[in-house]
Order: sequence, then C-alpha cells, then structure tokens
Amino acid sequence: MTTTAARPGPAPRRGWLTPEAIITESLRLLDTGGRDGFSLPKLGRALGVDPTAVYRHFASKDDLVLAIADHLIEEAMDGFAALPCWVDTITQAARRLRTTYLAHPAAAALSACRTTQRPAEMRAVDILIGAMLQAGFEGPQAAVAYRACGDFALAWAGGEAAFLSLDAGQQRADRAAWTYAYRAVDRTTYPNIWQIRDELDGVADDDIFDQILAVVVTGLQHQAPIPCTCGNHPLRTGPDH
Amino acid sequence: MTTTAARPGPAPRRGWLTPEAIITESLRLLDTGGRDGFSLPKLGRALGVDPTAVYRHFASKDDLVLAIADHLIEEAMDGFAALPCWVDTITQAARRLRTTYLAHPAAAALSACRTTQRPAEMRAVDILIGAMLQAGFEGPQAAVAYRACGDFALAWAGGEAAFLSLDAGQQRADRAAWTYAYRAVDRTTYPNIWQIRDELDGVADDDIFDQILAVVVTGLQHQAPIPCTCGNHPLRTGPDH
DNA sequence: GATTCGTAGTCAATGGCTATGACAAAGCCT
DNA sequence: AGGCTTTGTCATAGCCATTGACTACGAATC
Repeated sequence: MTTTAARPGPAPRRGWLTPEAIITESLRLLDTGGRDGFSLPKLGRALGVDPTAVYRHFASKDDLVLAIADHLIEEAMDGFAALPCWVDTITQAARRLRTTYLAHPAAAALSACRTTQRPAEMRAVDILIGAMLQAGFEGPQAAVAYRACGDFALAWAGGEAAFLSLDAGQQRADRAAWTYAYRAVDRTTYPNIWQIRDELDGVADDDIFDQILAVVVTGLQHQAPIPCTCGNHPLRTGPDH
Repeated sequence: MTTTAARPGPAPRRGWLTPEAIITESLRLLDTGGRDGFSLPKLGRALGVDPTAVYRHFASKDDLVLAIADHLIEEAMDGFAALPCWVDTITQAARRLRTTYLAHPAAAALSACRTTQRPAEMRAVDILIGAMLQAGFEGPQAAVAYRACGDFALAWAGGEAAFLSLDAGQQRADRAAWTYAYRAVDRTTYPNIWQIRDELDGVADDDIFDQILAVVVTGLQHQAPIPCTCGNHPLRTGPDH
C-alpha cells in the first residue's frame, strides 16, 4: 500500500501528502466522525500513511487546528464584499459565517475562538469595520461596535456549532429537555415555563438565529448615527415589529 | 463524614468522598490548571484517593462535567429574582452569568453548551421567560424571544470563557493581533482597518460586553409590545443614544 | 552520472488519558 | 453474627499526542 495504489496511478509515496490534502481530509473526518473521529493517528490512516506522518507538515495538532480555522473563514467569506447598505453587510456576514460553521460543526467548535490573523480573516474584519464606519461610528466607538458585532457572530455560530458537535446521545438528551422536562413542569413552581410549555419544543434553530440577528441589527441601527444608508431598513417601534 | 468528622483526625477512608467535594475540587483544578489540569486521575490524586475512585460517584467524565455545569448556573443565579422591569431582569441575568463564567473560564468552556435540566437552570429559565411575557411577547413569540435571549447570554459568556481558557501562549498571540498585525496593515488593502488601527487594541472586554448587551436589550425593547414596564428605559433613536 | 544531503514517511516507544472489571474492606440491616 | 451493598484499590485495556531513531527517496552538487 505504501508504493502502489492509494488514489491515482502509481502514487509516489513521497511528496504526496500536502498540507491542503491534510486539511481537506481533517475536515472530512471532523464532518463525518465529529471531534472523536479526529485524531492524528486516524487522520494518517485515512490518508493511507503512517499514523505519525502528519507531523512532518504540522508542528502539532493545535497548529493543524489553526490551519483548519483559517480554511473555514476562507470558505465562509469567499467572494464576500460590502453591500450598499451597512445593515445588509453585517447581516450577510453573520449569515455566511453561520452557514459555514453549521456545515462543519466539529471543526467550527475547535476553531471558533481562535484568531488566525491571515488574509481571509483580515478581509472580513475590514469589511465589517467598513460597515461600522458607514453607520457613522467613529474612532473608539467604531472599534467597540465592530468588536461587539464580530464577536457576537463568532460566539453565536460557535455556540451552535459546539452543540451540534456533541455526540448524538448528548444532543438528543439536551433537545429532549424541551419536549419532556420543561413540558412537564409544576405550574406553581415554574409558572412562566408552564405558561408557554407547549411552544418551547417547536422552536427551530433557524428561527432563533433570525430573531437574535434581527434584535442585534435593530439595536445597532438604534445606536448608530446613520441607522441605514439605503432607506430600506426603517426603524419602527411597536409590536408589529 | 457520615460518621465522624469531615476533615480532621484520622480521615476515614470510606464515605469521605462526596459529589460536592468532587465538584469543588474539580472547579479548583480547572481554575488553577485550565482544561489540561483537569483529568480524573489528577482529580483523584488531588483528593488524596485512588485515580479511579471518582468513578464511584460519577458514571463518566461527561456526567461530572454536567454536574459542574449545574454548579456554575447555581452559583451564577444564586439569589437571583425577577426585577420590576423586564429590561433590568434580562440585563442582570446576563451580567450574572458572565461574571461567573469569567471567574471559572475552563469550567465554563466545558459546560456552556450543555443543558442540565436541573433546578438552578429551570429557575433561571422561568425568570427569563417571565421577563419575555412581561415584555408582552405571547405564545410562540415568547418562546423564540426567550431562546434568542438565553442562548445569546450563554453563547457570549461561553465564547469569552473559551478564549480565556486557552493556554497563556495562545491567548497572548491572539491578543497581540490587535497590537501588531492589525496595526500595521497596508492602507490600500485594508482601508477600514487602517482608519481605526490605533483604536483597535485599546478595546476592553468589559466595554465590548456592555456594548453588545446594550444593543441586544435595545433591539429587544424595539421588538417587544411593551418596551419597558418601569419608564426608566426610554427608547430614543439617534447618535446621542 | 555518482555522491551527498535534506526530508517525507516509517517504526517503536513514552507517558497520559478514559474507562472497565475483579477484588477487598467498611458500613448497614437483620 | 451473617449477609449485602457500597466505596475505594488495583491491574489492565485501548486510545491519544508527541518524540527520536531510522530509512529510502529525490534534488542539488560535482
């Protein structure tokens, strides 16, 4: 197996393992097997090489994780550009990040709180700061607003990904909470839960995200000197949202 | 402890190890040694018992982690009660959770995305849902609003905790990004970063949290049928916030 | 074209981790 | 006192990250 067929043709046993191939296979392992399916020995075996061969390309597992983190940001922000109105820009950015993170939950959970400082990340940061400046924030205010906004998107998408990367049993147990434990509460002990007990387990993750994103965007518009640059995002108060 | 004294004297080798003692020591280990300082063997040794003795009280490490998660929620929500105005209630709840999580980052990072379904958690959930009902949300709307609100607080505090539970080197490298990499960007490639490059590394975590919390609360008030029940949280639009 | 040298992949091994099952002694119940 | 359960101990299995010595391939030099 070392010399002959691995994938294509004769497959030279040397120089075949590249960082890109390792990252791709890592992502595949993380996607199919979750955190537990991802170990350097397993990675080596999946690539058809010695369990320790990956160490020739990455100094440590953490080093590899960082590379995966950057790969995710690149995937999320590929082709991303500022939109005419800053409100649309930050909405889009948050949605993109979440989409990629949900597609690779285990990988995202490993890398959500890491800063890669590489081009893909810096471009995303630049676009978001641009949106804040467009919103009329200036100087330190712009910096804080950007951090609040960016860290929010990362924390939210990271949190959802962390949950989705739990193993099936833990996830089922946690989801079942809304169906069983919270549905059967005592009326006098937990009157508020009791009041909406029938609604709690029907809540979809996408709806929750749409809600919090709307809340954050509205709140930002509210604090921004320029709530909207295009006129299509009116700020109205009231139950009719 | 069942028969004689808890600590002093000859220390009976049986019945001395209690779930509470294990959780307390786990937290101590996590606080001082981070994630890596916390393993069942180390825990046993720190408690002065056999490395595997903890398994007599918790079925698995995950089981113990869940107990720690509940302990944290209990610590965070101890004595917590609804305030007259729902705006204050959710603000307080978020601040309390963050304070506890920041005090025990490693433990928090392990447990932020878990649902314990135990009394401390359920009481917190009940209070938050109560706030949403007070805000005028009804039925499914209240459920979604609560989830958005609660999950936001957990995700944010969990994200901060996850970062703080990285080892010192990784944390320093990530923080240094704002001081070095982002400060020295090329003006034409990243014009927006360049514009506020001097402000980026002075941003304090507390300020970011205050900002996002204000944004979320404002946004929620904006969508709520009853933006405020006490009259002290006016909703005004404009740069003077 | 032969020699040299760097390095990608291999192999064996270390020390740590979660977890299990067999065992022993300490308490409880009758 | 006899029996049962519980709690701590011990030995062990199997996996993980990481390291160092070794090997053979390929490129650069002569």
